[in-house]
Amino acid sequence: MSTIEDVAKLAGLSRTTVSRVINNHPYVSEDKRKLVMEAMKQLGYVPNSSARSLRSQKTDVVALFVPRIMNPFFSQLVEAMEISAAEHGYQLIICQTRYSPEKELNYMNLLKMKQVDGVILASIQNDWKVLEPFLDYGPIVLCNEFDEQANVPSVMLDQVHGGYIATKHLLEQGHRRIAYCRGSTRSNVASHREIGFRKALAEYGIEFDEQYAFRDAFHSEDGRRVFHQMMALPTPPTAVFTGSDEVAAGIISEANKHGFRIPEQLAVVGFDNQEITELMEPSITTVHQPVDQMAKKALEVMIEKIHSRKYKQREIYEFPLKLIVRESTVSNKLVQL
Amino acid sequence: MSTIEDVAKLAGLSRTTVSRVINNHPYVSEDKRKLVMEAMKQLGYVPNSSARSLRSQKTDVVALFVPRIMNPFFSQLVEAMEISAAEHGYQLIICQTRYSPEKELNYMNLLKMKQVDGVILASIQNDWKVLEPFLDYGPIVLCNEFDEQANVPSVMLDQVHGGYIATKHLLEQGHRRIAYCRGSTRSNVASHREIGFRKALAEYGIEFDEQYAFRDAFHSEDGRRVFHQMMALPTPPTAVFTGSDEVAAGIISEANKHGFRIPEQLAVVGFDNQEITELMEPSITTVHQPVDQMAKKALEVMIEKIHSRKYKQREIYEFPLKLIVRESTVSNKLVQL
DNA sequence: TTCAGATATGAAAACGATTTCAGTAACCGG
DNA sequence: CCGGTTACTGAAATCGTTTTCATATCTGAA
Repeated sequence: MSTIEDVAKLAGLSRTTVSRVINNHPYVSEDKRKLVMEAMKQLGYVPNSSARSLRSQKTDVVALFVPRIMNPFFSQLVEAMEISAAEHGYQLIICQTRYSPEKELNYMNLLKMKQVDGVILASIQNDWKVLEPFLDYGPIVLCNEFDEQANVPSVMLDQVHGGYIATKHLLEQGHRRIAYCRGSTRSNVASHREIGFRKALAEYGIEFDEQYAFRDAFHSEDGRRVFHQMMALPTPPTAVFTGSDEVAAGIISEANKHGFRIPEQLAVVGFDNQEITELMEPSITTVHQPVDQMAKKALEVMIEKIHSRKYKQREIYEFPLKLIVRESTVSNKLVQL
Repeated sequence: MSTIEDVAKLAGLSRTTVSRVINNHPYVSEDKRKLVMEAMKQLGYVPNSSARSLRSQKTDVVALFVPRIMNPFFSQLVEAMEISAAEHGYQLIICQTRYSPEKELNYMNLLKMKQVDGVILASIQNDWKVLEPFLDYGPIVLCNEFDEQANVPSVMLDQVHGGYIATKHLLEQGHRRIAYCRGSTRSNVASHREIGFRKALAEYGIEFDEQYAFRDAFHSEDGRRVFHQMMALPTPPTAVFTGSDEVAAGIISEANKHGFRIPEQLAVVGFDNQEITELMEPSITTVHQPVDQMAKKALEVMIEKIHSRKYKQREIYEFPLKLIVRESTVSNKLVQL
């Protein structure tokens, strides 16, 4: 394992000059540069990254916090983020909080230890007051999250609008008894969607009915359960808004199994536009989220913060959501038209 | 940002003693230990990780190579690996090769730069001869991969058996014209499955028929295409083996759309036992892979290698696959029994 | 009583780079 | 031809730890 010293010796130059070549500093003559390059190649030299980090106080690594990776929404986020990171010469460390405030807090130490240059939170488990002190050690950027109190950049999607357009679509189809499904994390993504949901209802003069609200629906299994809960009601809903395609798929799968016709007997909208929406029978109306764009932007904002060293400033970057109409809300023939 | 020096001063001791406390070394008296702990807490001290890495020549970080994260199989692998890593006090850096040998080779430098203690390859894009030299800089462990030439540990699943049991199941259902779908990466996962597929066929005295082989099926869209290709054949197959649940889902979705009955007109087996297998109508017969176990084992083997510093030794750890029969190969009534 | 080992602590070297500072040579305008 | 940039190079300080080496005290067995 050769060091910069070895390279310097072989090239007959000083460490300083070698370092200059490595870092593309000006004021190195072309012939010396050649010498150094040659020596580096001959030794198969690569700079030791710990030494660089220690001296230059940067690691070119950022940490991405997600609750869990298996959730397709976060898979996509991680995938896009890693690609952007690689393009900018950064590495990505993955931190799964698994919805645990303790785990989150623990991972936060990566910033204090200077193991990463910054932290991107795609999930928040602690009160902002708990996280804020870490800003003394490096930048924090929120991605797909938002906190009233947080004085940091936030790259997010217009979830209020998302809830609104999905619900409005159901209303326009003539539905008046619309159930509402969400997972209830402490994230305000779901809350924002609920605001949009209520707004659409209000426009049609409909009251939010708590008996139609299910706030513990995360996975497809929950969808199956909710389906039965809904159908057991005195007056079942004729449509259901869900916070994820998986839940929507669970509802539809269970409905299929019991001979219910979708959308005739129950219209369903999902959220995320995951692959499954096109595979299910019927295909699922959903809300497309520009996850890739958001991830890319979040990383770019992070890099900007790392360089500018001004962390405690609120900035909002918002991307629009788009309704994608498929068969689960509109009967086949109409979709064809 | 306080350093170990600050802690030492505040505690009225030397850096050495503070370091001993941090690293749980023996020979520190209880009262001094208390002093140090107190000083650390008071200063909110956390050791600088670059400095530690530089001196101790270890980073407690491992890199995980996957082609892409969105693929649910790899999502699950990453998720499980991150959990195991965290349990052992390691961080995980994600490297998406996107099936590119250049990207893979580039990420390999993480080992040379000593930015990671080891590399777990869940995907191989280069010839082993190209990767082998990196063993001089740290351990490489194969996970879900295998290479004849590779003199390193390999944690894998019995793919030959997987291909065999899935195919045998179809044969037992009476099928004789069985199509074969796979994605053709240079990985030998698919090749091993094909060996199992052929073995089962051979046991029934059936020849592998190239007209029924589709080696370019990765995603659900490919499944849709393959469905039409199969059905356009002079004598279409009555069953199809696929290398992934997504492809199986694509085939089934397209079949549904065109009024084909599954499994009566075409039986379908998938691979991976992903969530979608239970959501599709009909549900999909598939092969369950113990991904979590494999990931955990791979990480443990990696840690063992890091400590033992003996990298160039071949070891095989194999986990069994299990057939899960659902509706896509057996008509509804039979499954109920 | 003695001396070998165990216990406890600190000074200084080492890890491998980047950065600061200083110095020399070449160039250029007045 | 002189003074001041600009171009180029290297010695030494520095980043924040861990590790090595040295030293001192204490313990218990011979």
